Amino acid sequence: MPRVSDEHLAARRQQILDAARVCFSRDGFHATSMQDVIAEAGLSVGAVYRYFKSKQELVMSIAMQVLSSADDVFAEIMSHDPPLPLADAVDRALEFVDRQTEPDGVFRIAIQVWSEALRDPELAAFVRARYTQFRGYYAAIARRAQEVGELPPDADIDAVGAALFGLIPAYALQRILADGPDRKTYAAAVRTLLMR
Amino acid sequence: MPRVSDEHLAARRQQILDAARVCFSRDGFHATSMQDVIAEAGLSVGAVYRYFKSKQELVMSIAMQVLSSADDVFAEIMSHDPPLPLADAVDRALEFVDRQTEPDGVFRIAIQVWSEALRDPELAAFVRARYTQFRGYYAAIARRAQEVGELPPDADIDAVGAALFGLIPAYALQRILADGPDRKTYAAAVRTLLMR
DNA sequence: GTGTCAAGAACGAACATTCGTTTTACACTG
DNA sequence: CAGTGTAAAACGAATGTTCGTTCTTGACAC
Repeated sequence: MPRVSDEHLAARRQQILDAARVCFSRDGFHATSMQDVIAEAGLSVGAVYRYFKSKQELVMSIAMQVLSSADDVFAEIMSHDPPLPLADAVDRALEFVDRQTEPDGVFRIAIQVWSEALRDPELAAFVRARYTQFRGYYAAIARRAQEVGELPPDADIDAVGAALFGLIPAYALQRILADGPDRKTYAAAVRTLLMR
Repeated sequence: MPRVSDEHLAARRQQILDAARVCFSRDGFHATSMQDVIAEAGLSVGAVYRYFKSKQELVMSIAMQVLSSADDVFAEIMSHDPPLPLADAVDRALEFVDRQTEPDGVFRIAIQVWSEALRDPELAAFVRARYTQFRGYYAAIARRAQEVGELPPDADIDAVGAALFGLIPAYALQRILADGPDRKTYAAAVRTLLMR
């Protein structure tokens, strides 16, 4: 189909991305061949290579989609005024994690992205930027918690933000790899630790 | 060289494992070819395949070494009587993490193991067992903290253990992928959160 | 000689990617 | 509104490389 609408092109591109996501989530970046993606998309080799010039570009695109998928959640958490108590702010993120640790969720791909970022500087830069941003959200929450007296005046806000943020991927990791406690139990534990 | 001592055989095996570790840490499991390992070990194809019947077996062996490397640290933490305060127990583990997030440390490989475990049931079972055990250590620490009144009597000990344990890989992840705070800062933040 | 160990050539499968060809949608012509 | 040209889009066989693994061969200790 030549001379085709922009919508058509965008749809095709998304069709390939969707297929890649299915394959990557199921088999991982490395065990997925381009043939697998091509078959899943129901297209031809040439078609896929028209939209993505290499497998690496496909991986990068999926990684960016995956790492960006948490933006809305963090934005929602940040939007509260007065700010959410710390434990609640963590709990909101845990809800997201709970949804996304399912077989089709983003975390199975996110773990692979971490692994890939060890070798791919472009990906590493992206991961670094994103996670720094997320941590910043939690630092902002911590700052507001400090303002309402939930944290002591001399607390290192950025560090507290880092620790709070860390609880999120930590929960995901345990859910996926180590039969961790369910969300409510984990959230209750966080509450216990924060109780003062 | 036929008829060789057991020490020789064990040394050869370790020689291969050391080479594999260097390669895996530098290039990752998938970007490392058997040829790379063979060259790094300074051996021949036949020699390596005498000691490991497949690449997967090599990966599995390295993964087991890496996931077991934290045992001593946890044992040390557990050995204190009276038990360490919670924040100190976390800080001990952070020291280990600090050492092991260096380029030659175990965490660069551990992240890959997580990724690989998503696809390899044998590896997944091993990871699950190990991390469940580590979590158990922290639950034990939490229990003793409860006994001395550092935690409320109705706290869910296993869950608190999970949350505390989670802080460890969370710190590692941030150090490696996201310019996280240094150990002292992070530990201070944990202390702030636990302060009561 | 016999058994053990190492060497490295050789093998087949699978891989990402290229490229020449075919198909298709649309613009333009009369 | 037919007919036609054309360039974009899709196709898929073919390419060359690299991979993990096997196999044959030889060396040396006993």
